[in-house]
Amino acid sequence: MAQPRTRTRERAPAEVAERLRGVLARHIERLGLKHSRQREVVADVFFAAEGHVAVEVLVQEVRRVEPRVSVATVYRTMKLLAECGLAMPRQFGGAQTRYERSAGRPHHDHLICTACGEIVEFESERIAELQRRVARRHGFEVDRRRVELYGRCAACRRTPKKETAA
Amino acid sequence: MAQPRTRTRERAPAEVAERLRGVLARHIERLGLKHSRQREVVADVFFAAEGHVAVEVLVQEVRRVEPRVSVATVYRTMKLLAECGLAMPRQFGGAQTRYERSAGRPHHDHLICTACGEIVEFESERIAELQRRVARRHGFEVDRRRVELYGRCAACRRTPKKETAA
DNA sequence: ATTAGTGCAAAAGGTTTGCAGACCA
DNA sequence: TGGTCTGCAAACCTTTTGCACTAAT
Repeated sequence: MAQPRTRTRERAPAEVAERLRGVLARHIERLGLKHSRQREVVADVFFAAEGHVAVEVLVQEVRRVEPRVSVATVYRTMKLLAECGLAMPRQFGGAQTRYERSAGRPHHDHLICTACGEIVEFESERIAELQRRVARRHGFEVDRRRVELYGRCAACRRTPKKETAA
Repeated sequence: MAQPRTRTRERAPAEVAERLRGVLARHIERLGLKHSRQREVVADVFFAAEGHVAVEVLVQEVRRVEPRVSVATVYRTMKLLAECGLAMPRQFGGAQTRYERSAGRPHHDHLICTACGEIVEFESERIAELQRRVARRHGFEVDRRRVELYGRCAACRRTPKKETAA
C-alpha cells in the first residue's frame, strides 16, 4: 500500500500552539511531573504536524531539532499528550499507532483512500444520532466510537491502479 | 480490561459448516494449492467457533484436536480463509487480530462493551446510506467500512465497576 | 538533595518468514 | 516425482520496560 499522507488538517497556528503548550504544562504540573526540553520538543513537533502522524515520523522530526531523543521518550510523551486530551491515538489499517491533534476539536470520522492513503475527516450528527439510537436499543451507552470508511478518493478513482498522492 | 467474550453469534450448524468447507476446498483448488489435515482442522475449528475469535484461541482449540499444529499454520490458514471471504479479520482495541465468520453474512457493525468485552453486532441500512452519501460528497467511493461503538452494555451499566461477563 | 526524566538496550507481544523435512497430487 | 505444506525457530515491528545516569525543582 502507498505511504499514507493526509492533506486535510492544517497545522496549528502559533497562538493555538501556545495554548496547547499551556494545557500540557498544566497537566504536567497537576501530576507533579517535571518539564523537560524533550517533552517541549515532542509536543511542539506534534502541534506543528498536520494530520495523523505515525510515531516513527514524530521521532524523525523531533530528531531534526534534538538528535538524541529516544523513541521511548516520544512514546512516553505522546502518552502524556493523549492523557490530557491533546492527542488522540488512532490505528488505521496497519500495526502502528498514529496520533492526531484533538484538543478542542469535535469528534469526527475518517475516510481513508486505500490507493493513496489520503485521510479525510468528516462529521455527521445525523449518523452519530442514529448510532446512539441503535446502541441504546441494544442496551449500550456509547462513549467512544470509531468509524472508518475505506475506499478510493476522487483522484484515485480517475487514475485507476495508479499511485496518486505526492 | 476484561477478557473479551462474545455471546452474540452462534456457531454454524452442521450443514452450514459443510458448505463453508466446500468454499475453502474450491478456493484451494482454484489456486492450485493442496488440501491438508491441518487446514481442515483449523477451518473446522473456526467454523465451529462463535463470535470473534483471537488467533491464540484458535490455536488452543486446534491443538485439542491436533496437538502439533503450529501458530504459523493457523495464521497461514486464517489468511487463506480471509482470502476466500470465509473469515473477516478484525482488530478491536488491543494488538491482536480476531477473526469472525463472514461467508454469506451481511456487513455489520459492532458494539463493544469496554467493561466486560461483550461484542454485539448490529446493522443499519440507514446509517450505511448516510455514510455512502457523506463519502460521495468528498469524492470517495466506499468499499469497506469499519464502525465500532465502544461503551457499556446493559449489564455493566447496572453494576458499575464490576466485572460482568462469565 | 530529592525525585522524575532520559537514552539505551533488552524485553515483550503479535505476526511473519526461512528452511529442512513431511506430505499431497 | 515435484511442488506444496508444516513445524520450528529465528526474524520482524511496534511498543514497553529496566536501569544507570542526567536533569529539574
